[in-house]
Order: sequence, then structure tokens, then C-alpha cells
Amino acid sequence: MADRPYTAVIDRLREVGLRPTRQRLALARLLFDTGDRHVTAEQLHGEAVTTGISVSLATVYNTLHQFTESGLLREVVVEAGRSYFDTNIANHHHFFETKSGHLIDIPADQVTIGSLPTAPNGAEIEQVDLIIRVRRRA
Amino acid sequence: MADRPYTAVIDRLREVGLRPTRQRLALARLLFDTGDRHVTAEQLHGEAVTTGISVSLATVYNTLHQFTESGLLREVVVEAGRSYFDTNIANHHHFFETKSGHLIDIPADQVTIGSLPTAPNGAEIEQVDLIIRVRRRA
DNA sequence: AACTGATCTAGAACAATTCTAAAAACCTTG
DNA sequence: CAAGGTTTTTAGAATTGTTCTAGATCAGTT
Repeated sequence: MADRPYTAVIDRLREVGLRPTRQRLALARLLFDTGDRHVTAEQLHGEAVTTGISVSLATVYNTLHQFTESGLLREVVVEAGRSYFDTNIANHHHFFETKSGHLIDIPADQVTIGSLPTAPNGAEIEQVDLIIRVRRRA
Repeated sequence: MADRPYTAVIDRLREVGLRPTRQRLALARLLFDTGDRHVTAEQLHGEAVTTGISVSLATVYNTLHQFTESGLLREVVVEAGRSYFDTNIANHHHFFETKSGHLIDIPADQVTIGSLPTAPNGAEIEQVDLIIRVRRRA
């Protein structure tokens, strides 16, 4: 954020083997410079445009997926038909407010999942998603 | 399945306040007469058509949602852009094979989730979904 | 049988996402 | 620093899964 605001982001992209293009840098800053967030592709695209960054929606989708594959983001699926991307890649869980569509992080240490069953057919566990759906009382 | 194959299903629908129409009965039998299953709307519609039951896709969607609201089904969201409906409404969890898109039930007693955090703002917990994403080794 | 509200339907509409092929940007190398 | 080859971006079309709509049909009375 100081003199050379991009160096940190550039390094972060380089580390995972992604070329630091103008679009990826801009999106990375929107995503990672503001603490943990949950965004949809449309949301992020809207932010970018508002901020004066010219980037197409297709690129936002591409970038979000590349970031996810590189482990910079985590995709959270809560509603059929909408994908959230979570900038918090630490092990944690989620509350999902069904009414508002809002996601809230739950730190991993606030939940204990004991004795996971072994995956079938010698499959490898990729991710454990615990989503607690809540309805806010009116 | 014997003499009067529909009576059980009719009662089941009546209990939850749904009129036992031809379409609902047919779909209910496809869903509930074969043990636990995970289906998408398109799948179920395909089955119905194949079985010679004339029912529109819109009705399949309506019916699946009505059944879900009535507690006869449970909706499982694993992939953005596709909804599964689970005929197993007992408390349980899921493996999700990312490659094949296959869902596998995990009985509740094979996992222990201890100390759920309290929901924010006095919200009420509606459902707890634990999904373990696995990748089958080639 | 007639009536009335619930249900069903085909097809249009919709929203989120992916695809496509061409243009632009990036990073060498000479 | 220009040329060249590759990667990335882009606008717009295409696709997918789902919902909506308005009219037709059905279920359960009276």
C-alpha cells in the first residue's frame, strides 16, 4: 500500500506460477488487500468496474478459477446457481444465512469434527466443508 | 408394490398436506420405492419419461421443491449450477466425488461434530451440512 | 354433472457461467 | 528495442439449470 503497492501481489502470483498481468494484479488487490471476504464473480466484476479497472466478466471468472486452483482462494458452494469465493484459505467453516445469502466464517477451532470416516475406494480427501445454515429471526 | 401399490405413497403425501395427484404419485414412487437416492431434476424427469410417465420438467421442479419443503426430501448443494435431492432425510453427511459428481451417504454416527458454535444474532440453525470432497485416484 | 380452486403444462424468460475466435499484452531473443 | 511466439484478455454468443407465465386440465366438492 506504500511506495510499491504491487510488489507483494506480484510475488504472490509468481509463487503460484501465474503471470502478473494488469487484470490479475488489479483483481488480486481487490481480493486480498481488504482482509477476508466472500465474493461472487459478478460482485468482483462490479467492484473492478466501479474502481475504474477495465476487465471483462470472462476474465473475472477465469481469474477466480485460476486463483482457486492455485490455492489462493477457496470456492464455497452454498446455493445452487451461485458461487462464492473465499479469500480466507485457512481451515475454517461457515454459517450461511439463508435469508440474506450472507456467509460468515467460523474459525476451525470453534468446531471439532472427530473421526472422519475413510474415503471410499482409497480416494483422497480434498476438502471438508461444514456449512451451518441459519435463519435469522425477524 | 403388492396389490395396492399406491396406498403407502398416497398416505405419505396426505400426511404432509399434498394432494395425491397422478404426477406426484408417480414421482414419489420413483423417488421412494428404491431405497436412498440422490437425484437431480433432469435425471428424475428423464426416468419418468423413460418409464412412460408423462410429466413436464416444470412439474418435476415444483414437486421436488414441495417435497423438500414438506420434509420428504433434503436438498444437497455440492456444485454451483446443479441441485441434488436426497431421499434420505435422516441426519447424515456426504462424500462428494469431485470427478464423477457422485454423492455417497455417510451415516451420522460415523462422524462426530462437537461443540457447534452458537449462531450469530440469535439466528436459528436450520441444517448442518458436512460435505467431504474426495478425488478418486485414477 | 357442474363448480372451484389446485395443479399441470409448454414454452418463454432468466441468471450464472462457459465457450469462441480474434485482438492485445507479455516476455523473450536477436 | 523490434520481431516472434505464447499467454492472456475480450466481447459476444452459446449453454445450462432453473423459474416464470398464462392457459388447460384435474381433484374433490356440492
